[in-house]
Amino acid sequence: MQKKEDFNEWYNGIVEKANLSDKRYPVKGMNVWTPYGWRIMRMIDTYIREELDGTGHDEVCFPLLIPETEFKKEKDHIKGFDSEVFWVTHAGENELDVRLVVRPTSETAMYPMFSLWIRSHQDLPLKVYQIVNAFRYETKQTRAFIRVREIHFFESHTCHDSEEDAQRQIEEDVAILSRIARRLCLPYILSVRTDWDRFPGAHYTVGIDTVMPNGRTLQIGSIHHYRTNFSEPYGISFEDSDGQRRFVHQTTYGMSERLLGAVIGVHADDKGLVMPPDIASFQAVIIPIFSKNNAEEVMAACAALRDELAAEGIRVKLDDRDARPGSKYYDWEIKGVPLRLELGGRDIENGVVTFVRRDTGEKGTIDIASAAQGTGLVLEMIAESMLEAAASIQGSYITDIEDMDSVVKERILRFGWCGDPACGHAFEERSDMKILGHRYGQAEAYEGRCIICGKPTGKRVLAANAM
RNA sequence: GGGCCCGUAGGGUAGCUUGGUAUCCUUGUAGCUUCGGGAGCUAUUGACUCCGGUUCAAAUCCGGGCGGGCCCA
Repeated sequence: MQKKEDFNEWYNGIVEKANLSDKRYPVKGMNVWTPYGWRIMRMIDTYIREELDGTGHDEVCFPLLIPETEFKKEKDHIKGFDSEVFWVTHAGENELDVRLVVRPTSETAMYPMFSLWIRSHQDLPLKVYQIVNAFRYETKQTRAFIRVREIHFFESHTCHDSEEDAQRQIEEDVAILSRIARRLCLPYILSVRTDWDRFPGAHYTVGIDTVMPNGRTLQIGSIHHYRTNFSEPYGISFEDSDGQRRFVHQTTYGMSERLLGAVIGVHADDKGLVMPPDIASFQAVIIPIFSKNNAEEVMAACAALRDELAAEGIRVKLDDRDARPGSKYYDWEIKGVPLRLELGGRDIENGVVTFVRRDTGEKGTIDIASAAQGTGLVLEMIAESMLEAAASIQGSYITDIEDMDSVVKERILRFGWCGDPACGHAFEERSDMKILGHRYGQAEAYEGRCIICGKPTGKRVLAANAM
């Protein structure tokens, strides 16, 4: 299983061997979350909840089904999703008068309710989110966590009394992202999408991309500013302090199980998964090493070590299966446990525990007297170097080019663009790549020429092959 | 929407052309033995996607359903 040679095969192999998901469920693109995969996803969800709750969002849960009449109120939105929604057309024996859409996302489910909930500026800002599954009828090749038809995701939806306040929300979303991504040890690129690549109905869209080892980018989330594009058709208005009725400005923010797909793609290696310590369901695994007559002694020491680490909040597993140590090493390497702790007679004599880092393979010892502290320290080092390594790989993919002859595939290209859609489309067609957009939130001084028409421009964009 | 291919234990496969006892690896279970990088031995569980047809006899041939994959629009 070689990561560099065939990303697709490698990725599928990792998902299967680490047992993150069972793809044998008989509907294309709908996979079963197995215990190990679900534990990790729940861990990610925990951080998402922590972040959103901590920034004044309230968790809600809206119905899965949306009446066709509501779904069709915002015309760009419906156009964008029309070809990929599932419909409920029958109930029992009867055909439904009003067909129901299975949510591909929840704007059209939430907004009719928002219009009831919001009356005055005192109800604003309204900040809610939910962690649910959404359904999209993907026609392309599906892939575990990366392209699925049933998507586990979070979506936050906010309403504000002004465009500026909505913009502040987007800044907050970016800050939330930076904290979540740090836990996943994921580098990412924020870019403002082109007009033709905006979310259907959005005023503008910020795409969150990360680079996969095959040089293609994977969009792991997006943040949208809707202005009043939805609040007008859905009648979400409020009475301002001056007695005027105004439409709310809205934003949304969403990320999905693709976060897990990205963690696999970015960090896993030819031996299996490599889990970032913060989301590993086990951060450390203890392997007892027996020799002739010391089984009881070694096992007792292992159990004591486990209890000590667990008491310090480290998620630890004592592998007491009746198997050879070597085969346990392989098992936990596939599972991506960040830190392996070996404890045998020799270690006990020396008052240490032997550790092996999953990310680098580096071996060492931790003083048994301060085992919890030492373990915590090594875990921190692992997280740090995982993020550093990934960021440096991502950085190495960014390539500046001046003209179309220098276009290289499987890279992130950076070049000048005058902003004219005609030039943008021309670039995409001739390079067979996608313009990600210009960097969000980084005012960069750039003076160059449009790669297509050659006009001087101060705008620089990124382009890549998307997954 | 059009075309092509595929479906055999939990996973990976052989057998299908030319109809007759279903192969091998892995996994699971039990025991003995072993334990600092996938141990060994013994015993054992487990499958032809479904429905119909042809036939003395179907995993194999034919038709249809269901499921999966690929290509084109």
